[in-house]
Amino acid sequence: MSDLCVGLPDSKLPILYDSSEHVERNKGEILFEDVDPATHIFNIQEGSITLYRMGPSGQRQILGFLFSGDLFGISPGESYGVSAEACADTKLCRWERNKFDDFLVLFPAMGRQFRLIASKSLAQSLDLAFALGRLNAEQRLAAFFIHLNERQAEMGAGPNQVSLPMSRSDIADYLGLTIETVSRGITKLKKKGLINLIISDYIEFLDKEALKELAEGA
Amino acid sequence: MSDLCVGLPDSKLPILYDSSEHVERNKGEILFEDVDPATHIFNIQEGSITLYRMGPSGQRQILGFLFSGDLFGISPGESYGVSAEACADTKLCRWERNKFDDFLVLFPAMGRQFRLIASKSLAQSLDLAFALGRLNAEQRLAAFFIHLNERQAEMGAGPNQVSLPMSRSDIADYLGLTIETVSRGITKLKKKGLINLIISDYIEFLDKEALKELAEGA
DNA sequence: CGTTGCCTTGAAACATTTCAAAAGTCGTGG
DNA sequence: CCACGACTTTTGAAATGTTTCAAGGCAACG
Repeated sequence: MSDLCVGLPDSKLPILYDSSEHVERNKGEILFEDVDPATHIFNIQEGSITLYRMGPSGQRQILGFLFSGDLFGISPGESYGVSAEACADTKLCRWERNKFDDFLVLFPAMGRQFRLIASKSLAQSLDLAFALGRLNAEQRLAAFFIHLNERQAEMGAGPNQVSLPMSRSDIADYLGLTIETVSRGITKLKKKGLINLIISDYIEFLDKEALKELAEGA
Repeated sequence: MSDLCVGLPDSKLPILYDSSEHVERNKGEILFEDVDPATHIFNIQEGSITLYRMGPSGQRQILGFLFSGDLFGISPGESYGVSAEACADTKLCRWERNKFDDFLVLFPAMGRQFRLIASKSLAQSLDLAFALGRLNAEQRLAAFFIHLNERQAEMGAGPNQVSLPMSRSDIADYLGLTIETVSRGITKLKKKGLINLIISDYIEFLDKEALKELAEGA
């Protein structure tokens, strides 16, 4: 159940587990919408989720791609404030907010762990804001690939590759671009010899250092 | 001491207070840099702070303007990850991370309150990401004015005005624009009859509803 | 009253978007 | 196994919004 239970005595795990509900969503199905009352905290067991917000003219901004182990549904208000959709067939578990809150009070180690996770979410969204505000298309793509690569490496993937399970349209909506600009950006990175596009959803890094520099905004 | 102590029994306040240190910074002085070890949690008593990140080519992205009562310094890693600078003469207090963590465990009400504050920070940075990713210059300005207006209204300001204590350069670096584009955007909003620029750092809303719609991305 | 710093305005350059079409991928059925 | 159609990705050319570079206006200050 993610990193949430690090440091939690094993004897308490069943309590946490018993109070959770299991939920499943197929690819493309919606888990909740931004205006829905924020009743639960979710944890991904398998699959992936996109968090996004829609503008009134149909602009979609994806605010995060989440994977196994990620926790979400954290909100300060009545509603979630973001929508969540399954980006692949996904298994989750969820807790009622109140119950979850009780756990955090009951098990201080879990409270600490929760703060760590929440601050990671914050750090990630600051990374995104920096990318959207101050990086050009090519740099945003580099940052995205490096970010995904690190996330996938944690899950056992190789150090010089990245797979893109999401569509160009999803990537575009995450990076604040259009699919055409994403496509052109990938082509540019290829022509510069930084990456190799094996197939449209699998990239090999040819010069990871240069990619990292680009990603920082060089 | 901000909203952090809501629900905390008065008898505990001195403990919290005693363990804090007071810090002052004059306008323009740096409080910490992104690479500094994240040793403290800060709370603003008076004044304002900008959180920002610098790119290697000198690009500055401001990630937040913070005011009295705001809490910051939350980070998942060893370092702060963002830099903090006084945007006006500012008085703060700070706690050592470890001690602060102890309080959160000791006083569950404070833990809850902290989670609320942390999730507000997250929500704000998601708002910023949406603005940077999917709004044009005019819309970003509208969103910024509405946001500041709400923040200032909480502190007792009128409902149809906003003061801009920060420079055009700060606004530009927050909205991912240049000062020229900010200036032109303000002019456009003026010409459309949505705002009135009384002086360069004080704006009156002439059509707040239209402004809000723009801010949402209409 | 001139200097300094910040804000505004103008014109050309640039990056990204928009619109349009071609190329590639995938599953289905002949 | 190839052919077909639907869908996604890539490429091209024109349009658009923002940036860059340059100059002018304005207020504060000595």
